Amino acid sequence: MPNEIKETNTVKQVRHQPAKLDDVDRRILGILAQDSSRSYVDLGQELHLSAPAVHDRVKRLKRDGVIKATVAKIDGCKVGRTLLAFVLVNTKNVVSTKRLLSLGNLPEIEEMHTVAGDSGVLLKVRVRETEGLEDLLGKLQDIEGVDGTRSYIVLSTFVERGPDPGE
Amino acid sequence: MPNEIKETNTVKQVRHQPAKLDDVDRRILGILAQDSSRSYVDLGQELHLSAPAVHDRVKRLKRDGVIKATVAKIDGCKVGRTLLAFVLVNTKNVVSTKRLLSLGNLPEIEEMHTVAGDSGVLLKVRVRETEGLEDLLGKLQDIEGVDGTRSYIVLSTFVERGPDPGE
DNA sequence: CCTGAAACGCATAAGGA
DNA sequence: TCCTTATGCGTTTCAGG
Repeated sequence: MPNEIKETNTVKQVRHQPAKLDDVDRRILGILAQDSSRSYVDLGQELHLSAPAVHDRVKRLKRDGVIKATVAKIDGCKVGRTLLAFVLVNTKNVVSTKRLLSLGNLPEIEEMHTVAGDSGVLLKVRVRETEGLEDLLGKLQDIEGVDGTRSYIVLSTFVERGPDPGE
Repeated sequence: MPNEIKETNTVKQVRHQPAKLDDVDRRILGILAQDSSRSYVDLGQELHLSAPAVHDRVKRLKRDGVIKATVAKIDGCKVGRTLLAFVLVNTKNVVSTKRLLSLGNLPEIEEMHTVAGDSGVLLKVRVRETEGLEDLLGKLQDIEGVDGTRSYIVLSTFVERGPDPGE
């Protein structure tokens, strides 16, 4: 049952305890964030460490949830989703926001966040054509309590990556 | 030289030729988009295929650019970036947009898109604290030709994934 | 937390239906 | 495009510092 909204899909913007990370950990994260197929031997050479040492660290980073998963990055255009857009959705109240969130399993929706400010929900959506966006906006506006939407069609993407481990 | 803006980092929103994909390809993409660490033996059992057959398909999907990379998903909070926000940046003209794009290598910036509509650029940023956002907004507004910014602070994230291979 | 050695399983190539 | 077979490498475990 993929793409189903479960409790665990929700990532509350609470202040998690940041994990204790040293410089080597952050370098590992920086490398794996770009390419998780690198071998431990390979990483070990770059970091002047043995393969098992790297493995231990990666294992710990996964166990602590710093690395949430390793995933394949798919080209939206190549799978037929040629149009990327961000949609701000105004909702009247919390109840209508909840109704909106139940649409999170739609395959067009890549990201769904509640945001502060007048608009209640921000969506990142990837659709087949402008028609697909029209359909989606229709679904959104059918929801009771949804005041209106504001769409930003993406022309070009210049950066698209995960969090920087920094420091 | 990580996080450096290169030609290849730019993903123009041109209509790529969608790759020819059958149902099995899409199922593979769907699985690997969630967990790329699954073994070919494992995938083969789920798809009723031999491991090398799966491997051949994955190899082709990578060669054709459908799978752009396999990466580790990092928890922003766990690495100390507790505040997620989207920033719409109004730019006067194309020249100021270009100046803005040169900031793409800042570690706080996860996504940078040019968008249609009155606002020129949309940013997804992940910072340490509100202070970090303030710093970033300062940098943006220092750019000549940047009219103003509008920020949407994320309260909760309900969906965050890649493109759905669909069909 | 690390190293080094050793065992196991998987990725990968080859060849054929 | 798929299968089976076979091999080498990487992952993973373990003992030890």
